[in-house]
Amino acid sequence: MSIKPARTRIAPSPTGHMHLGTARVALYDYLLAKKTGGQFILRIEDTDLKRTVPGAEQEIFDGLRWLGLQYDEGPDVGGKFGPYRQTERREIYQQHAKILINNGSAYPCFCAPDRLEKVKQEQNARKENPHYDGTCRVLAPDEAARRIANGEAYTVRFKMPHDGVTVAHDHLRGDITIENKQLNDYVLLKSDGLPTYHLAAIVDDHEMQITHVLRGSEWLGTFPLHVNIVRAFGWDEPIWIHLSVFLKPSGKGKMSKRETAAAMKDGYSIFIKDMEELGFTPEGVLNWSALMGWGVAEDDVMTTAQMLDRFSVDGLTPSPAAINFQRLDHFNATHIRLFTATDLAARLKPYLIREGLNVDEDALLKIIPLIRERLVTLDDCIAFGGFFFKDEVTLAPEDLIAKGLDAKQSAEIARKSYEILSALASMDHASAEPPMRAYVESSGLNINQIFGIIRVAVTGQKVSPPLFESMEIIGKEKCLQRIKNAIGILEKI
RNA sequence: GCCCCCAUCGUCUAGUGGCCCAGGACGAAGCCCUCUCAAGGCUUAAACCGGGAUUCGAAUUCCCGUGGGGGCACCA
Repeated sequence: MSIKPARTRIAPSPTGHMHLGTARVALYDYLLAKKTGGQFILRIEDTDLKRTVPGAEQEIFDGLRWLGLQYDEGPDVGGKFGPYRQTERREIYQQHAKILINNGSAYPCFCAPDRLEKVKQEQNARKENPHYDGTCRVLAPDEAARRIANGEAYTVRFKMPHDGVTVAHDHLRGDITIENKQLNDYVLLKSDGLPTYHLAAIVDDHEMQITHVLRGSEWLGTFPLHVNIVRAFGWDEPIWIHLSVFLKPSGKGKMSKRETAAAMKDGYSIFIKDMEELGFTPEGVLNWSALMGWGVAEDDVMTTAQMLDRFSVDGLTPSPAAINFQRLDHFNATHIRLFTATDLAARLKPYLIREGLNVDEDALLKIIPLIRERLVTLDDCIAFGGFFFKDEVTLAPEDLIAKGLDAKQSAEIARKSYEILSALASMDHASAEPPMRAYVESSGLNINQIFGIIRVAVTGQKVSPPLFESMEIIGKEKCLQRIKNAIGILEKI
């Protein structure tokens, strides 16, 4: 079976932060293109000047690169189908609007916005569905031409058939049939000369030879319109694939500002730019979002290469998916365990530096095996390994007192441990652990009581990587110094 | 209000008429391992929205409800 190379595109608007939904569609686009030996394209849909926000475009570039979804063509990489920013393609859309006017599929409309608003209100009052009333649809072509020549402001509207139905075919959902009278004479070209999405996307997808259009299900409503526009041009349709939207964790409705803020409070985000800062990996984020809307039978932990191997648009699902951040944790943690030690060390380093720690590369490499399976996010390395890079640890005195014992008894344990450990030639764990275990045996105390005191003394925390392996890396001198310090604290209680 | 889409464990999903008293994963519970915390191993609970129809046989096809989602801009 031969597969034709697919050309896919992600076409975000630079109107806000790049979010998870965009990342997921981009992933599927990327997988489909790469799997078939085709191209993945980035196109910026910036035709709404009022909503464009500075920096949003750069955030998209950065987000896609961070995810590893490098596009073959785009505003900042070029390509032979450019420009890839819609505001730079204004003339192309105007020419195409003209084609539609000339072949009777569209018409200039001179209606002023305030009149349109009034019409809409009247229709609402009569409980009719809001729609353009068709005033300019019946204008004689020569009169329209005259008014344009006179410099009157106008838009171009699509001449939607009044009768019959439109059948549009979605690859996942099959035929979608809608009565044409439900559709409006939508504006294709705005009075500022820029196109609306409806014209711009259709023209660009054709001009850029896009074979598969993957987009959100919010486009399903105007899908038949888009199909009609393609047909009015006499073009072949791409394969249409409408993915469903993400729902908020409760499953009730899509992510709102409130939900987004709530997620942030829990250390999660739906904005790609936040992911790195929160300690998530591209691998984890990709794997997680891939599986919301794509079913794989088993073994769902996948690298991008493995996803590439298994991906098929036929495996995509049309039903809405609730965001589940616990799964993000799972995939992120799992991928962290898959990284090589040197790779992981390199990824951890920035977080340690961000914390103001002096990172010793050799030590970092040595602690990787100790902390790796404890990390859910990359920045967890601070909690599990920050003490390796500090000269002194600060600790809560009460943590030094073992359960069931008092300060005096705890101090005694610390002194005895100091004695045992200071007698050692080296602090390697193979040498340190047996005598300490022997001490536990002879003391009649609980192992947790004794090791717990030393753990807090040496690491400054009640939870840490394995004690003796940690002490080996910290080194004898520093360990003894910290225990001595702990004894001092205990004696003062 | 009108239109469109969707519907399997709490969540993401497998399942394309018999292999399903429905499989996997996250999460939950229990046990094992264990110096804390993890990781790992084993085990358990947990679903085909309801009703009709087609069929020898339906989670799987069709219809009707119900529920959920999306849309109805000179926004995308």
